[in-house]
Amino acid sequence: MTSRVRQARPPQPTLEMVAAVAGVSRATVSRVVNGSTKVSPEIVASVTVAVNELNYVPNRAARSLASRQTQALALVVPEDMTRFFGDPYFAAVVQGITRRLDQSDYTLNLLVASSDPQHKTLRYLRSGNVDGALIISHHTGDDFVAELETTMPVVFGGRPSTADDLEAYFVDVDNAAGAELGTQRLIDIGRHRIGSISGAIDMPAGIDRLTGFERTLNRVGMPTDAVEHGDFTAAGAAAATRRLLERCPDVDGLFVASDLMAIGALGVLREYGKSVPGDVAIVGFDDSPAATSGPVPLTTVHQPSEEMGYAMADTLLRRLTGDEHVPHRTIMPTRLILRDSA
Amino acid sequence: MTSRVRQARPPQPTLEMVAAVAGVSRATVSRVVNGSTKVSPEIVASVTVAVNELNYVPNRAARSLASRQTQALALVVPEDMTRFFGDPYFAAVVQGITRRLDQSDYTLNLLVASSDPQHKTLRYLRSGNVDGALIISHHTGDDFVAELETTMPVVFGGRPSTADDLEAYFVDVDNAAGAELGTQRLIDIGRHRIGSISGAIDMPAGIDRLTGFERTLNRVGMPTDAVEHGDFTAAGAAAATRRLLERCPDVDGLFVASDLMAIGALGVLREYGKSVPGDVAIVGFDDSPAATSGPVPLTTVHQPSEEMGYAMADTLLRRLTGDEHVPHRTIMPTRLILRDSA
DNA sequence: TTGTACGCGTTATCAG
DNA sequence: CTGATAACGCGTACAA
Repeated sequence: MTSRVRQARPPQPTLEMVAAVAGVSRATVSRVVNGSTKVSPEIVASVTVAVNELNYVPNRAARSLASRQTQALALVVPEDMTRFFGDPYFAAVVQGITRRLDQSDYTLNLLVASSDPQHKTLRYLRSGNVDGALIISHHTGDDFVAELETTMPVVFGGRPSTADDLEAYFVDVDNAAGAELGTQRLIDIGRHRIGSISGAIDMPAGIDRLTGFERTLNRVGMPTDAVEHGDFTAAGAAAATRRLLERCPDVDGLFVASDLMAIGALGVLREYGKSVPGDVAIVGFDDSPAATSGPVPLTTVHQPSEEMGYAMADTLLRRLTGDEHVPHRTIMPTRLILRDSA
Repeated sequence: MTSRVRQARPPQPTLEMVAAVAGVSRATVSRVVNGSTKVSPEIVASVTVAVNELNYVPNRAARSLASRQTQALALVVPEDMTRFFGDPYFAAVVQGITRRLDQSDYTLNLLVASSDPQHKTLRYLRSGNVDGALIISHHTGDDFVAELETTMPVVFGGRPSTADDLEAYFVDVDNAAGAELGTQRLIDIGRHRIGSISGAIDMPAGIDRLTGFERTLNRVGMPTDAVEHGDFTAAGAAAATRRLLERCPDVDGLFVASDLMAIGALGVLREYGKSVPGDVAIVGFDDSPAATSGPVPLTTVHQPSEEMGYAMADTLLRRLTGDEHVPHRTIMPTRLILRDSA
C-alpha cells in the first residue's frame, strides 16, 4: 500500500529558510517562534517579518519528534457512527471539550470506532499521535482502555467499569442519585405501577441509573419488575417499551434512562393508544435537545453535559502539565427539570 | 504555555530496541515492519517475534518526518458543533468516508470549526498533520479553502463556491435537478400556490436547490415569490416558515431544501393549524433519517449521502496515489421518495 | 543574547 | 539480502 504523491507542490518553508531570510541562526528562529523571552527585540522583529513573508508554519512531525509532545488529544468513542451522531448528548460533550481546548493550543482528534478490526484505534493512540486521551461511552467489553493509561494520561467521561477505577480519572454525575430524583417524581405525582427502560447494562451509566430506580422503589415498597433493557438508542428503547407494555400493560409511570430513548418510548406509547402524561407519565434523563424535540416536552433529569466535557478536557490538560493535585473524580450535580411528560 | 509531563511512563520501544532483540540492524527491522519482500523468511520471523515481545508500534512523528507522509486525512467542517451534530446528513457522509478509509491505512481527523479565532484549523492543516483534506458544508465566506489546495490535495463535498472551481475536485448531486424533481411533485398533485424554504444562500447547495425550484415554477408560469431563506437548521426553518405563512397564508405546497428543515416547518404548520399534506403538502431533501423521524413521514428528494462520503474519500485516496485520471467532478443521482407529506 | 552541534525514531540510499 | 549512514525539521544543552 505504498503511495507517492506525484503532483508537484511548493515545499513548505523550514526553520532553515526563515533563518536565512532573517540573517540569523536556526536556533534563534526557533526561539522566536516558541516565544522565548531571551531574544533581542530587533531580532524578534526581523524574524517575525521573515516568518510572515515565507508564510512559515512549524512542521508538526519534526517538532513532536524533538519535543516528544504532539499538542494533540484524542477523544475516543467506542460506538458506531450512527449512535454517536444520533444522540445530542455527545454533541454537548464534544462542544464542552472543544470550548476548553480552544483556550489552549491543543487540537482534538476524534476517534469513533466500535468495530475496530485491526485495532487501528489503539495503534493510532500508541503511535504517539496524541499526548493524552478522553474516553466517553465505553462499555465493559472495551478492555483496551485499561492498557491505555499505562501509555498516556487518560480521562473518562463517566465512571470507568474497569477494576482499577481507583486510580482512574473521570468526570461524571451521580447517576444513581439522578435516577432517584426522576423516579421519585413519578411516585410524587401518584403513579402506582412504575417501570423503567434502562440504558445499556454493559455501561456504568446504564447500571447506575437502574440501581437508582430500583433503590427508590424499594424504599417505598413498590415492585421493581417492570424493567426492560434498552441500549441508549431510540429504536432500542422502542423495542424495549413494546416488550414492557406486553408484559405489564398496567404501567402508568416510566423512568427512561435517556431523553433519546424516551422519545422512542413515546412513539410506542402513542401506538398503543396511551396518552402522556395522562395514561403513562414519563421521566427522561440528560435534558438534551431531544427532551424538547418530541411531541411532548419531557420532564427529565438534567445533567450538565457541556460542562462535563469542559471538565474532562480541563482535567486532562492539568494532568498534562504535571499538576499533582488534579482530583481523580469530578462529580457534577443533577437536577429535575419539570416539563409536560410527568 | 510550555508543558512537561512529570509522570514517569515506560518509554515506547524503538526500532533500535527491536533490532537489538532480533539481532539485526534497524534497517532490516524497518523493512520487515513495512512489509518489504526482500527479507529472508527466517529473519522476518525473528523480527516479528521481537516486535510482538516488545509490543512495538512505529513512532508516527519520526515516520512521517522521514517519509513526508502522515497517513492521515482531515475532514474539515466549517460549521458549529450543534449544526454538525444536529443534521443526520453529516452522519451519513462521515459514515461513508470512514467506510472507505477502513479499507486503507489512513486515519481521519475531524475538524469542526466555524469560529476559528487563531486560524487554528488552517495552521493545523498546514503543519503537515495530514496528507489531504475533505471539505464539506463550506460557505462562501470560507476563503481559506482556496489556499488549501496549493498545500495539499483537497476534495469537496458539494460543489465549491470559489471562482476556480474548474480545477477543484468534488462530489455532489445535481441539486438543481433534484429540486426540480421535488417541486414538480407539488405541481403534479395539484398544488397552486407553491413556496419554498431555501437552504443557506451562502452555500452552493442552498443556491442550486433554490434555482431548481424557481426554474420549475417558471416553466409552468407560476410565481416564485413565496420563498424564505433558511439556514439548514430546524430552528431557522421554523422561523422562515413563520415569515412565509404571515406573508403568504395561502401557500398549499412547500419545497423545503432539507429534511431537517422540513421537520422544523412541520412544527410551525401544526402551530398554525394547518394539516400536512391536507392543507399544505411538503417535499423535503436528503432522505436522511430526519425524513421519517417526525410526525409525518416526508416525501423527499433522496441523495446518496453515505455513498457521497465514500466517493469523496475514494477520490482523495486516488489523488494521493498520484492517479492522474481521477475525475474532477463526481455527480451522483437523486430520486424522489414518495411518503405521506406530498 | 546568539550560535554550534547533537539527538529525536524512521525511511531511504548505497555499499557490500 | 543486509547493514552502515545520511537525511527529515526542529528543540535544546552547551559553548561562545
